[in-house]
Amino acid sequence: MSPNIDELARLSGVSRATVSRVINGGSVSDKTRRRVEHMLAETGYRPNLAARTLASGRSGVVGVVMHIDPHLLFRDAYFGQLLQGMSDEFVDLAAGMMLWLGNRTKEETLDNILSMGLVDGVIVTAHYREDPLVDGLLASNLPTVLVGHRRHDRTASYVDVDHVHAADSVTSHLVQIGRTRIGHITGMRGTVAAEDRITGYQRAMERAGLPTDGLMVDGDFNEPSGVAGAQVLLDRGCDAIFCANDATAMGALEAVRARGLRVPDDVALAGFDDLDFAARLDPPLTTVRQGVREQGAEAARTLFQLIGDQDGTPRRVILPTELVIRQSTVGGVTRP
Amino acid sequence: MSPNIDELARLSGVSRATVSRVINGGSVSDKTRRRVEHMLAETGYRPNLAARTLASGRSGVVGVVMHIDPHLLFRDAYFGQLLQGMSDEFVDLAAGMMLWLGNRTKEETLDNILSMGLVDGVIVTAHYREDPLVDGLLASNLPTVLVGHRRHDRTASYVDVDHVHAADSVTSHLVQIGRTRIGHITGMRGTVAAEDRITGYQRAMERAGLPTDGLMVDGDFNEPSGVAGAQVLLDRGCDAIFCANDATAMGALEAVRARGLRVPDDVALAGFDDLDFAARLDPPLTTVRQGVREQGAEAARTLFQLIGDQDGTPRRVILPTELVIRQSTVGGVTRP
DNA sequence: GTACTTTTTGGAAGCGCTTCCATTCCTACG
DNA sequence: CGTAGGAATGGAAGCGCTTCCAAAAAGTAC
Repeated sequence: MSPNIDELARLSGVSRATVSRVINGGSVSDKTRRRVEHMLAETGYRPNLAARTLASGRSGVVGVVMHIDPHLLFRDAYFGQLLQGMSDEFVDLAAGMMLWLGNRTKEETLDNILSMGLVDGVIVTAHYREDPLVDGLLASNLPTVLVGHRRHDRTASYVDVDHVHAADSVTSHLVQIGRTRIGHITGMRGTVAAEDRITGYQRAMERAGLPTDGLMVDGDFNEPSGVAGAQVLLDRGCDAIFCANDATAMGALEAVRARGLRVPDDVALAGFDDLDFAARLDPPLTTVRQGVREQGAEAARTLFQLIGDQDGTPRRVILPTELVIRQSTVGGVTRP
Repeated sequence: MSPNIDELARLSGVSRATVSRVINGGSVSDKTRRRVEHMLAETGYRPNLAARTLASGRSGVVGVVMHIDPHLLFRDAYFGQLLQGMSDEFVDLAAGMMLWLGNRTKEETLDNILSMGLVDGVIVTAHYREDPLVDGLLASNLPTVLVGHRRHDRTASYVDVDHVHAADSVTSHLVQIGRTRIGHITGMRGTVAAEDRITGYQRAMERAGLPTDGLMVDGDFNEPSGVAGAQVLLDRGCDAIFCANDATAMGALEAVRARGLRVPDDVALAGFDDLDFAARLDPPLTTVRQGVREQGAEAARTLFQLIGDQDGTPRRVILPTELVIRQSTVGGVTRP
């Protein structure tokens, strides 16, 4: 099918080594380079990836691992956007992307990835505090970037946001608008995001001198847990609920409505993520914007730096978040 | 790091060729096989993918191409589930999965895939009637399976459902429960699914002797288009709306509620897909179940058959759909 | 024009595996 | 017991590329 490098060398009247240098940016005289490049274009030559991987030890292919419960994985847009952010950036970086989802035990997935032995590095979602897959990847000498941040990964590279700070700022906002019984529907316990957002919530409440006893209900980042959680919190007389993410807030909104209560007059509602639908809820949802696509893109860039560096210095990136105030907390204000 | 095959041959006291036969299932005596397998386990040997790809011409890696507008891609769970179905099956088939999303022009994506030259075959979502990416893949000699079905792809392999039949059956159901002004909010025009569902709708309406003039509104498979479409159709006095998918139906439900109308008493509502949330809407949504995960898995299996076959006979698979009747059309009936 | 540097080029050795082909080893049969 | 025929094995030739090293060419300074 496609000609090989020897054929190209023959056609351009140079050696195979010179063709390789033209392709990979070695030092070649301008005249020769032009001649070879012309032939390259002429023939539509495509280097064989397997061969260059074998010879060079680098494949130009990276892995993305999202080992998440299948029922949670693409339920809201979070993981999809993360994936898109990475994919966009990898295309810019001229890298191929392999994907592993959570269809096996973490040990098997780990073994799959390592025995495939093809990828130059991986990005792995590290949402749980304990995760043998993440541990195994970090222990291998494969360049690895975490999306999410486990406090004990001292030597790991990661991209994350400051969940504590962000949760603190939403909660403080609820305090500022005069609410005093502010509940929290948590995310999936055991995940760093859930625990850190709890910490942020508690910190803000404590600073405001408000109680949190009985005002925290466990959720799982999904809509049904928002419905259930809100029912409990409404029974306990909450006048505001901070939900661990937007999907949960959507559920809570349903529950509040079902009781004939008004948002935000009777109950103020806030979420986390600022996914597309948050702005389109009725009323539009106050939430924390964490650029999910941007996190994906940043993880991709970080991975490439890691692969490029031979020293392997860990790189940590904390991306900014932004409190987005909408009518679910500040009803009177209509936007221009 | 990992030992290579020569090292293994040395350790097992056989030739490199024999080790290769043990790994790839050539004919080896039981005694030798046991000895080598023992050594394999002992050393945790992992064959180098690049080397075996180069030598054998097969990589064990397949591609998945979802070249979809980023705003539509993971907005509802459809593509995620499709991906999960494929991923699950590929893991069973011991294949790696590369993924290309729609971040470039279709021509660039096509070029990326072909110049990567790594994959043994690809699955590509073929939703649009015209698609240069699909055309290019089919024209290359890379084994290709379409998810979705374009009538003019006479020689292509694909996996799809019978959209016409399914849409006909939902519409007929709305007729049977006595509705006479049945509207349809279409999917994204230009996609096969949208056009075929329109055909099914029209066919059923015609058979029932009901008019469709002014009862069809263009949508795009997304919630907002459901809201907008329903507003138009309600103005035109519809007593039932068949929405091109569940997300659209969710939007329509919002619009109906916003007018203070009851579902299904005033307006019956039906969707298509049976995504997870359909059963959890209030009222639960009548829809067409097309096992999306199963479609993905079937596409994966079909691709493997195609790769295995040298003759390349096209394989076409039409998967069954099922009409799922819930309270959004038959309100009185409560399920046991 | 010569001697010395620097740049450019070609030759050749792998990278780690599969697979063809020839050889060796069995087994069974005449 | 000898031999044919089949199964098991080893040798060796690639697969298509990168990269080291040495040789050749082209500059540079005197």
